[in-house]
Amino acid sequence: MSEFMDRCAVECFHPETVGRVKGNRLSEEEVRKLSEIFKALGDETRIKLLHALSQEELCVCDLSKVVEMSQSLVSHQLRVLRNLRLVKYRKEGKMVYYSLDDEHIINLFTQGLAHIRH
Amino acid sequence: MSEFMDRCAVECFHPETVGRVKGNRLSEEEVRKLSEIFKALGDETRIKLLHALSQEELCVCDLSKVVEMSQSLVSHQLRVLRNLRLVKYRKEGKMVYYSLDDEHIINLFTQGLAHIRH
DNA sequence: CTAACATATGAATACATATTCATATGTAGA
DNA sequence: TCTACATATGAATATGTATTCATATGTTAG
Repeated sequence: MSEFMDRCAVECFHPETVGRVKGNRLSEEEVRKLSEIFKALGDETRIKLLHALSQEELCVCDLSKVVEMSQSLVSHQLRVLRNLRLVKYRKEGKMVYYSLDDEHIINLFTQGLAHIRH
Repeated sequence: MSEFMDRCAVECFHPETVGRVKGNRLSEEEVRKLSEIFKALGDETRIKLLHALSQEELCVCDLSKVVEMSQSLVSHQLRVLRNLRLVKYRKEGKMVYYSLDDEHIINLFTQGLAHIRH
């Protein structure tokens, strides 16, 4: 309603359609969280990290070798994934092993791949 | 190999593990396209647009009312979605009706929602 | 304790991108 | 033709963020 209702007033506007679709809209919270998750997946480095972890648990050092990026960058990006609870970790001596925290991620990958392969 | 192999040399490095995981890695093309798709979904405005279109075909004017954002912004974001073949359009007189181009998107939403709802 | 190693993090930088504003394009009707 | 309307788009701006570098934290071994 309100400020976006005062344009395009006569011909195009379909009040019932707009009302119907608005009635089914996601909550602001859902929109925020969804975009947060997808934003985390929308980066090549994080895609590579998550895909590697989808195969097996890995320490930071091995992860940085798999994705061929610096340890610093890998640590930074792992923090992003940690904050979103996409990965979890386990300490063993001075090493830290990361793994997926939520196997839903694998399904998102599968769907994404299905899309890009037409 | 090469530049990321010269650190962390003795204790942590697990050559078989790294080799095994690297063997299964996605191609650069797949990584690029996957991140592109997820990047497109990683924005609140585009999430709202796609969710609205997942319900029914809508013209730009009605879309801008549903998501309560300016027509200009909606057009800009629709172009992003168009370029990625996430939406398609149909002209009817001076109006343009948009709809989802690939129903896989709905599955991505479903998986994403499953994630954020624990 | 000290030294070496694995990881984390703060600061700086460079680049991307969401949004707004103004304006252009295209269409229908008078 | 001219006017009104629906949509698209270029430019400008402001904000976000990926990456690098230097350094800090924490752990194990000696």
